[in-house]
Amino acid sequence: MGFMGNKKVQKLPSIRRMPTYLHKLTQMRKNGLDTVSTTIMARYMNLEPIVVRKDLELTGVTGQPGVGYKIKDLIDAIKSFLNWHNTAEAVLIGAGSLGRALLGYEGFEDYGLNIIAAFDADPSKIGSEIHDREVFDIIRLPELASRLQVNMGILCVPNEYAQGSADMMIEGGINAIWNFTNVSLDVPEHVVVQREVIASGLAVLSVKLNQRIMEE
Amino acid sequence: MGFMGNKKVQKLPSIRRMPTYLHKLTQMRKNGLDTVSTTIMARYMNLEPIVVRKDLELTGVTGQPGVGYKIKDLIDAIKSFLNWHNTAEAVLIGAGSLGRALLGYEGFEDYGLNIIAAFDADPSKIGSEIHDREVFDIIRLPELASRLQVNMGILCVPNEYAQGSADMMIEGGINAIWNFTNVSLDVPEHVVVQREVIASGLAVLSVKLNQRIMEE
DNA sequence: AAAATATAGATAAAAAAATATCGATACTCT
DNA sequence: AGAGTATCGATATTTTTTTATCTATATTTT
Ligand SMILES: NC(=O)c1ccc[n+]([C@@H]2O[C@H](COP(=O)([O-])OP(=O)(O)OC[C@H]3O[C@@H](n4cnc5c(N)ncnc54)[C@H](O)[C@@H]3O)[C@@H](O)[C@H]2O)c1
Ligand SMILES: NC(=O)c1ccc[n+]([C@@H]2O[C@H](COP(=O)([O-])OP(=O)(O)OC[C@H]3O[C@@H](n4cnc5c(N)ncnc54)[C@H](O)[C@@H]3O)[C@@H](O)[C@H]2O)c1
Repeated sequence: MGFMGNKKVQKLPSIRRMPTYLHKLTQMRKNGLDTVSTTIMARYMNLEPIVVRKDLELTGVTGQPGVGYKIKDLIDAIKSFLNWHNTAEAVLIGAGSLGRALLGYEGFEDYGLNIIAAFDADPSKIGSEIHDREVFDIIRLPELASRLQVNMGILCVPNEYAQGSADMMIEGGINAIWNFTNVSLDVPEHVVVQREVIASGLAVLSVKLNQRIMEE
Repeated sequence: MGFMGNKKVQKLPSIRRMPTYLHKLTQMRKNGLDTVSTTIMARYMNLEPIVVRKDLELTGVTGQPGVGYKIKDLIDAIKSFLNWHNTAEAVLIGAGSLGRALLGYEGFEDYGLNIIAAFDADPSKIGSEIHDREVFDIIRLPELASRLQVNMGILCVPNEYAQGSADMMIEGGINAIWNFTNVSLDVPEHVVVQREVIASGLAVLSVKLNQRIMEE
């Protein structure tokens, strides 16, 4: 029964690896390569080849026994699997230090994400431009989000304003929230949320380190 | 047989949830609460209570049937499970936009992480202070890391310098690398690496959104 | 041409994670 | 005091994920 926040997504670990495959494959294509084997991909990512094969199977692409996969096919298949063939437009809320970093991240281009505007509450930021994107007054979020037909919002405000900002996004018709705050948002059924908990990685690293030390 | 990068860590999903438990519990304690049930934690995190119970079991803490857990016990147990009772010191390499954000993140205090210095190659940054931490010349990394006895490094340099910087860290005795670049690092057996792929979250969000749309 | 090697795909097995069930304990409300 | 409800812990079950094995196909080497 439970409290049914977001519906469950399967193959999470595989999905999370897709961007790295995409990145490496894009690089390889730039270097003039045409085909690639799971062995090579696996070595690059410190995985077992069988893992890579299973992941790629998910995208529906098929390789050639004895040879490998066509890099171009893979890139297309992964993008289509992730729905990244059409660029998604997003707005960013909270142009603070994290928000600023995300606005300046060129990596997003490869991932079909285009941040078209930022919103903030700080008068000294409103009206300015950060990495070529205008910073609007947060009050205008519902109006502009709705007018621009954006459906993704990137949330980088201080924790105490997270829920309020999320509500405004939803009011403006946004239905996908990429949440970098420490708050578990309360949203209606039709809105999907992905929360990024940076400390999770630190937790994993700590445990790995401790384990390494223990066994020596 | 494979290429044995880092040894496998078990209960990854549980470990990743720990920091969020910790954060919420710390908040609750500040609000004067003494006990908590898995039902409450689960509702906060959009999980099933049974998931929370299993996660907490991992820390060795035991609750009281009919009542719940002592918040203080839980906090201690989680910190000890993650090895976060003793603050870990770390250096940050690459004081660019992401590095700057991480240097300014107060959340790390709660997670037992203390970034004691930054390193960069840009002469205009070297010698300056960012959020009270001095920025040193990258050339001094091996020497200083070794002298300061740091064993964690946070890597935020541009991709093309990632491997080189990692090598310098290792030369300075660092054996845990938190890697925010897009590069899969090549490191000796005794070094553990945790790579943070920000686009992974975006991939998950995209798939969630697509799934939600499909089923309507 | 034959042998050795590398590869994907299909299927099977093993391991891990998530979920369910149930009994015992404590609290709440009448 | 008793009924109803919430809770944890132990155990069992189900589902999902990871890993292995085996076969057919292509490439490379001899
Ligand atoms: N800095 C990091 O490295 C980091 C890492 C992980 C998570 N986070 C999380 O990201 C969030 C932001 O962190 P930060 O370090 O960038 O903080 P910050 O203080 O640098 O930036 C917050 C920004 O939000 C703006 N803001 C405040 N109230 C607002 C409102 N009501 N509407 C719109 N904008 C508003 C502020 O003016 C500021 O520009 C926090 O929840 C933090 O926990 C930060
Ligand atoms: N900006 C983001 O939001 C973001 C998100 C995810 C990942 N990343 C990754 O983080 C890394 C850094 O990104 P960024 O946006 O902060 O870039 P940036 O260009 O803002 O910062 C890079 C910093 O590294 C310094 N540097 C360059 N060469 C160096 C060297 N050899 N030794 C030490 N320092 C050196 C530069 O002077 C600069 O200060 C990249 O790999 C990027 O892909 C960034």
